[in-house]
Amino acid sequence: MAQSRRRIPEASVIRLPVYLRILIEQFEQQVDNISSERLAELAGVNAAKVRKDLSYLGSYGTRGVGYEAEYLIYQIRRELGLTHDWPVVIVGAGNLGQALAGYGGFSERGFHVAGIVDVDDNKIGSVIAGIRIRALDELAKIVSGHEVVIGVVATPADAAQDAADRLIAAGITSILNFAPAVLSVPASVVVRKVDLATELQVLSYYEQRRLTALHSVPTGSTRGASA
Amino acid sequence: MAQSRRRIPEASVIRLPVYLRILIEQFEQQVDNISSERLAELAGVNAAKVRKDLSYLGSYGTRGVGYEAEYLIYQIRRELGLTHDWPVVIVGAGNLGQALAGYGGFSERGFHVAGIVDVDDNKIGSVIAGIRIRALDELAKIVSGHEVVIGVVATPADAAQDAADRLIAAGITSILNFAPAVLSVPASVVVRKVDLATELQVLSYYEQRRLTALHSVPTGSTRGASA
DNA sequence: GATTGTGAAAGCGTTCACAGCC
DNA sequence: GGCTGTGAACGCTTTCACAATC
Repeated sequence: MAQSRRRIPEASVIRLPVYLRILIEQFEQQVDNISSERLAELAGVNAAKVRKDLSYLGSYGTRGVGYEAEYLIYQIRRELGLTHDWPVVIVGAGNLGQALAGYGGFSERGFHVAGIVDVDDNKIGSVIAGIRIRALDELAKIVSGHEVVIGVVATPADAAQDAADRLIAAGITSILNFAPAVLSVPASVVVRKVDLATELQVLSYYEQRRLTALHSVPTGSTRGASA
Repeated sequence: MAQSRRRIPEASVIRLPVYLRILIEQFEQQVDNISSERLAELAGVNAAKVRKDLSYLGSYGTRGVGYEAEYLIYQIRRELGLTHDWPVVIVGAGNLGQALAGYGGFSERGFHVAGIVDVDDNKIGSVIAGIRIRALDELAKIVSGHEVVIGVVATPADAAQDAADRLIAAGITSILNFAPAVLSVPASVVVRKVDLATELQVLSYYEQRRLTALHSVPTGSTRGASA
């Protein structure tokens, strides 16, 4: 009965892109129908979780049969807002910003880089993956010109808050933050953080425990751990 | 009373690196003592959470006063296993692998790149950020030679499982996976996943909702959202 | 017979609120 | 008086288990 306009719990939202990727892969391999059991196996989670997650979208499975891959792909895409391409703008054309600008995985999955800006005059004008690095001042122009709502912060930590402030002033409402800094933003702006060093530090914790510990490691499954 | 050898809940482990970074920053700015209230403000979380998280390390605060920054830095470092530098090996020298190899944030926070390998003969031999790209075959040699236990998968999705298998065969026990693929690994290996496109897709969901929705966005705080 | 969809139970993580200590 | 440390309450997430349906 869970109808589509109901809010989906955040924990489920995070898994939907995983299911989507797997379903697309399976569909490309001529798999038309898939059970929660099989999808769970491929996603490295348990089948009840898959069913509950998918039930938030609506009742799109068939009892005794499973889920039709193509239809489910469409429904997940619709729910995630992936029926159209989203332009994103990147602030910071260092190592990471440039890698993100050139990262094929974005365009493959519904995003394209509308622009990348940097403060450094030496970088401005260079072209990476067909995109010219522009001045920080041009940010507002790029955002309004392409109707961008998602911004990526790929600056050093000490420039991150300023980058966020400028993005928000330009009209951005969602931010993906790669800088190792906590951003202070209005409640209406959604921020997600990806901190590469933090991820390694978490692994370091478990390695550290392994050395001292009598207890075993926390991830019980034989499949890949979550993130 | 929570003594240091007790297992720390994963949710807390993930926040410790954030506290650590803030404490280091504050200490560098001559702040010797910090309250849970202030630390919470800087970390974008609530003060009770900070106190509970820190209580898993032991009782290192002083009632009526707060936490001594320097001592707490030491305790968090010790708990996270950051009292020494960790070598990491990167598989995949594409856009992302190269950016990671050159990323200053790693060395700043306790990690150094012991090696980077790729299958592509055209890439092998090139030097990025002072590190020479080596052949995939040399992986085992690098891992045993430098006693590496942490591996980074920065390959395309279809090469990720093979990369993981090779890392594990070489003796790696922790993997940071940037490929958009679920890795199948033995239960003794810890995997953390960073999926860049997934993060954008989650933002897309909230933007999508904003358009249709009557309800407001989920992250209530005026500070940066979690990740 | 197989598999979904979902209430109910169990398990975690967060927040409250206050006793305990400086 | 101020701030930590933590039991208890609350809320969210996962898992179980089975009725409903094909």
